[in-house]
This record gives sequence, C-alpha cells and structure tokens, in this order.
Amino acid sequence: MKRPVSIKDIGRIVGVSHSTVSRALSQSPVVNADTARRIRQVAREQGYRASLIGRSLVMRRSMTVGCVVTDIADPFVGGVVDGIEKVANQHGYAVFLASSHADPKRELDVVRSFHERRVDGVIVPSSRVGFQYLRHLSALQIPVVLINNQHPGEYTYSVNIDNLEAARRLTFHLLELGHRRVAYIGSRQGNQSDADRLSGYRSVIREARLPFDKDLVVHADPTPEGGRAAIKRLLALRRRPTAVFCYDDLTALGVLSAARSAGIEVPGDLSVTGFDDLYIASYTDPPLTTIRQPMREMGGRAAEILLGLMRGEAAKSVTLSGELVVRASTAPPQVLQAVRAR
Amino acid sequence: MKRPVSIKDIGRIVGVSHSTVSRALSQSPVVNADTARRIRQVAREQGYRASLIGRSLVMRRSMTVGCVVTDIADPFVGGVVDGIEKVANQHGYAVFLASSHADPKRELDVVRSFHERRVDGVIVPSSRVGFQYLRHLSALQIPVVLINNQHPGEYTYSVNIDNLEAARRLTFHLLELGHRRVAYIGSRQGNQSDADRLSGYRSVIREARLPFDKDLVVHADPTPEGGRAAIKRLLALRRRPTAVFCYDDLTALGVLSAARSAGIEVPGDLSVTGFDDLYIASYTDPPLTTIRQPMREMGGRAAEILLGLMRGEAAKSVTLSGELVVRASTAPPQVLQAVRAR
DNA sequence: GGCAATTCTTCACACGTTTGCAATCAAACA
DNA sequence: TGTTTGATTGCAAACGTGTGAAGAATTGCC
Repeated sequence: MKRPVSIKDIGRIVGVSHSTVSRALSQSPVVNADTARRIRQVAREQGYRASLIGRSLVMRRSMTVGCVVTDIADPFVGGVVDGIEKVANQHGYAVFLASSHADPKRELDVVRSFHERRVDGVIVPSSRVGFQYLRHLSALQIPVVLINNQHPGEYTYSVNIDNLEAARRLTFHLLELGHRRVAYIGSRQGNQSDADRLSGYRSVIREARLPFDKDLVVHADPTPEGGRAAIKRLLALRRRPTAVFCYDDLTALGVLSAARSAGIEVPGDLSVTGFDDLYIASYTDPPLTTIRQPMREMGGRAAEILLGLMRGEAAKSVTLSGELVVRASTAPPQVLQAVRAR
Repeated sequence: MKRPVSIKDIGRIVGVSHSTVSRALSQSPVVNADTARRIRQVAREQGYRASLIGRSLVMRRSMTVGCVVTDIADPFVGGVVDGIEKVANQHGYAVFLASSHADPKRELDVVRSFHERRVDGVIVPSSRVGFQYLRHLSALQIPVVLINNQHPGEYTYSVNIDNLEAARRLTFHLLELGHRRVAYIGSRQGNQSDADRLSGYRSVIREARLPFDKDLVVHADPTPEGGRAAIKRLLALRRRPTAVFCYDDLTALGVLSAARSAGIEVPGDLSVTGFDDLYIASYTDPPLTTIRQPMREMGGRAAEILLGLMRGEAAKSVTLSGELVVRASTAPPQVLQAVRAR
C-alpha cells in the first residue's frame, strides 16, 4: 500500500539525476557503461518498474486498447477476446474489458470510460453494433475495429468471416443430402451476421428453384431457450421441415434438446445445423454439424489491424472463410434413408 | 488521431485558468456559479473528458483493477469475470483483463504489466495459483483477492464456495439413490478446489462405512477430452462404478459423450454428476445433476472485497454455498431400478 | 600548459491533472 | 477615505516520466 519506488528514488540511491536513470534504463548509448550497470543493478534490487502512467502522459499514448463485448460469458466472445488479448499483449498493449450487455446506457458509459482513460484503440467483438453507438465511438477519434460487422467509416475497420458464403455451403450441404424443406432459425437481435446468413440461405434455396416458404423462417433469441421456442413453432407447422439451419450453436443446442423431449430423432427425423463450432458442438448428442469460426484467429487479426492503424499504417478489413464441419446431426431425410437401406 | 482537448484548452476558450476549470467541473462551491455554468457549457461543447491518466498521477491511484485468468474462454471464468466487471464499473474502476494460460512465463509478464500500469488491486479467478506466482503478486503491495483458492496472506483474501460441503452433498445424493461404487474423476492440474472436493467425497464414503477403493479415483484434465479418457479407464475396471462424480461440468460432458459411444446408458447404467452448473448443464443428454456455483455473484463479491481493501477497510474472506441441482443424469442403480419396477 | 574535442551528466520543460496558498477585486464598514 | 471582509480567481508545485539543450568533466592534441 505504500508509495511505489519512482525513477527519482533510483536516482537518489545511485547518486545521479532521474534523467540519467531514464536513459540508462532505455538502453541509451550516451550514458556511461559503468553508471548504467549500477543503475540497472539498483533498479533491479528495488523492484523498480517505470510507471506507464507517467510515461503515457509524455508519450501521449496509453498503450491500452478497449474491448467492448455484449457478454463475456458467451463462449464465442470468449474465444475472440482470447485472441485479441494475446496479440495485444505481445505488442505491449493491455486490454480494458467492458461488457455492455446490449444496454444503450451501459454502452455510453463504456465509451466515456474509454475516452477518459485515453485508450489508443477499440475493438468491438459484437455483430450487433447500433449506429448511435458507433457514432459515439468514432467521436473518440481513434481507430475502431469491429468483428463480424462490416461498417464502413473513417476509422472503422472490420474482421468477418464470410457469413454469406458459409451459409450457402451449409444450406447446400443440406440440399445435397436430399432435404427440400429447410427451415432457418435466425437471431432476432438484428445482427448483421444474421442478415448475411439468411441471405446465403435464401440464395441457395432460390438457385435450387425451391419455393421460398416464409413460414420456414423464424427469429428468436440466439440462446438455447430461443432455439427451443423457435423449433416448437416450426414443428407445429402442417408441413414440417426436415432440416433446420440455426443461427448459431447455442440456438441449435436448444433445438436438439427440444427435439429430444418431443420424441423427434436427430438426424433421423430432423437434421440440425449450428454455426460457430463452439467446443460443445463436438459433445452434443448427436455431435453438431456446423460452421467453424476461427474465433481466436479473428480476435488476433482484429488486434493486428488495430495495432497497424495505431501506428498510422493503412489497413484493410479482412474476411476469413468459415469451414464446414460435418458431424452426426445431419443426414438424408427419411424418404431417402429408406431407399438407401435396401 | 489528433490531440484530445485538455483542461487548458477549455480554460483558454472560456478565458479562465485551468485550475478554475478543474474546480468548476468537480462541483467545487468556491467557483462563481455563472463562470461554472459557462465552463461546463464549453466543456460539453468540446466533448471534454478529464484524462484519468493525468488525474491518476496526482491522485496516486489508477482506478483500475487487474484480472488474471487462466482462460477467458472457459465458461466458468467468463461468468466470474462478468460479475467482477459489473461491480468494478459501478464504482468507477476499469478492468484490465489478462490470460495466463497457466504458463509461468506469461504469469510473470502479467504481474509486470499490472505493476507498470499501477493497478490498484488484483483479482485472480483461478483455483490454481502457484506459490511463486502469488509471491510475485504480493510483492506489488496491493490487495489481491483469489476466487476458489483460499490462500492466507497479508494482502490476500478469497471468495470460495464451500467445495467440501458441496461435494459431500453431491456424494450423499448418490449414496442416497442407492449407489455403493461411486467413482471420482478429479482435475490433475492440482487445483485447490479439487483437493477439497475429493476430501468431501472421501469423508462421506468413510462415514457411510464403505470401503475406499483407490481405483475409483482418477485424475484427468478438466476438459471433455480428459473426462473421456478417465471414464474409459474406469469402465475397464473389473468391477465398474455405478456412478461418477466429475470434477466439473466439462469433465462430465466428456463422460456423457464417451458413455454414449460405449453404449452405456446414463443414468440407467451409470449416474453422472458435474460441478459448476454451466448453462450447458441443462442441455446435455440427459440434463446434468450438478452443483450450482453462483459465478457472477462470486465475481461480484470478490470485486466488493477488493474495493473495500483498496479503500483501506478491513475485509474478510467469503465462503458461499453451492446448490445441489438434481437433473436427469442421476438415478438409482440398476439393481434398485428392477426392484422398484415391480 | 592551454585549447579544442569528446564524453557524460544535469537542467529545464513538457504532458494533464489537483490543490494549498496568495492575489485580486468589490462591497461593506468605520 | 482607509480598513476589513468575503468572494472569486490565478499561481505554483506536485505526481512520474522522456528528452533537447546546456553544462561539466575528461581526454587528446600541439
């Protein structure tokens, strides 16, 4: 609890001015080799570490980046943040973590906090970023990188996976298995990624010259509970779907569980797909067919872009591609299964 | 990217000294009401926010806390951090997030970073904290609060759940169902909580005058993969257990999945319990009997203790109790099921 | 031994705040 | 008119650091 040792303390002990200490510790060649050695020795003994907050003042950069998430307990977000943190630290930056929980008031608080703390850049791993929110972030006049939400702006760049293309692959996979009535359970939180995935789904349906049935598209909270509610509605249809494309793995988790209680077999009666490839996707029953999002890599790339921007370099947005991971939750629909069984 | 507006800029615009601006903005009663109004007006127009880094220097506190986790993508850790962040922010503190990934070198880096940034306190939500590590943290001379790892020390307090008691309840639940061969799959990472849970398990076994069979206790990584490997060893025993107490939900997840592939029914052939009550525990097949750890509350309490310590108040460690949540993964062993079925 | 050149160190200021103290000013009082 | 009082404001120092420029000490040269 007592005052940390300062650069002046070191100077006093060694018998030199604090300027000399500063230079010695930053390996400046102008200081006498012997003096430098003594200074470094004392600094080590005293456990001295230069205060970044003193340094920030004169250097005019805080060596921190802000990271606003909607919910850090979301496993997807956790993976992304892990990637961000790793890269940021490798470059000497520390990460301020703040959760908004999608609360506009909280979002403003976060912007204010980041402003007051003079963060050098901001990363937002959230596919749902309000326009107002973004405007406030931009007002800070520092680089902003979004994840899974392309939003052109002067200081704003983004890292995405190609949601449209991935959704196309996933939908095609289902059609290829023989499904003709494929439902889509989206996120009702208005995520950019939801719009893109829905587009991908619709474009493949259209290209396959299948009728588009709007009853097959429902929206729910991207949670297990949401998935549960959504699949109930779909199962109540006169003509049920034989396959469901879920916005993400959590939604699919709810679908699997609801199907189980309803006595519907997956993938026998119903094929189910997720999106993200959270670690649980391998451990559901049956294991989930999904799109792998390279979460850590996405976070890492976002951090790299941000670091570049902070150095004043030009940067460009990045789009990675998601990988289709086929597991046991998808199979041909029953009509075909019977045929093949012969 | 340009220089943020400073308190002097505001002073220049209004035509007063920066001292007056400072006082006006901190609601000091000595400044003329009219002047104060003009100052606040201009500050608002200019989007001025006082730099916390300038302020930190003179106030001698950074208004930040450091939070070191092993892995932020771990859902348990995510929940705890969410609670920490919420409480910290309510009190004007920002949270530095750093992951150690249980790497001693990284742990040192984190301590160094927190030191340089002059964080006012540290929270470590990890039940595995090396002694050396703790020594380095203590050297910072700031309050440290651990979660799920009681470790007495001058500046060190902790928030735990009563792992021993919870493990007793869980084990008793299994015995009560009629199980007599109960296995324990622990964490081999040497967590304090593992030791406590094992003690709880053993004490109930002992008090029930059941023989302690050391073959029934195995240790693995606390991950689905670890659980998978462990249950395989247990199933290879001549006399198999009829129930398994898993260190945590993730381990149990692997056990469930391995049992499924081995054709072993849960809970028919094998009862399985977890620990933590992650959100997935409700969505496994069958839903998992487990101990609920109030993750957010634990994080929040830890933050409150830390805030108290930083204000110089006395504090004491807190032990919360975990709640037994009985779901469908536990049932009487087959011998009894037959009896009751008549 | 005197001077210039070289090497090393200190001085002084800046960064953005807060705050004790002195200074200014107007009004009130004698 | 001179003095006191009270209200308001500015000055200056401090926090911990980096850095250009000036100063001091040493060395080399003639």
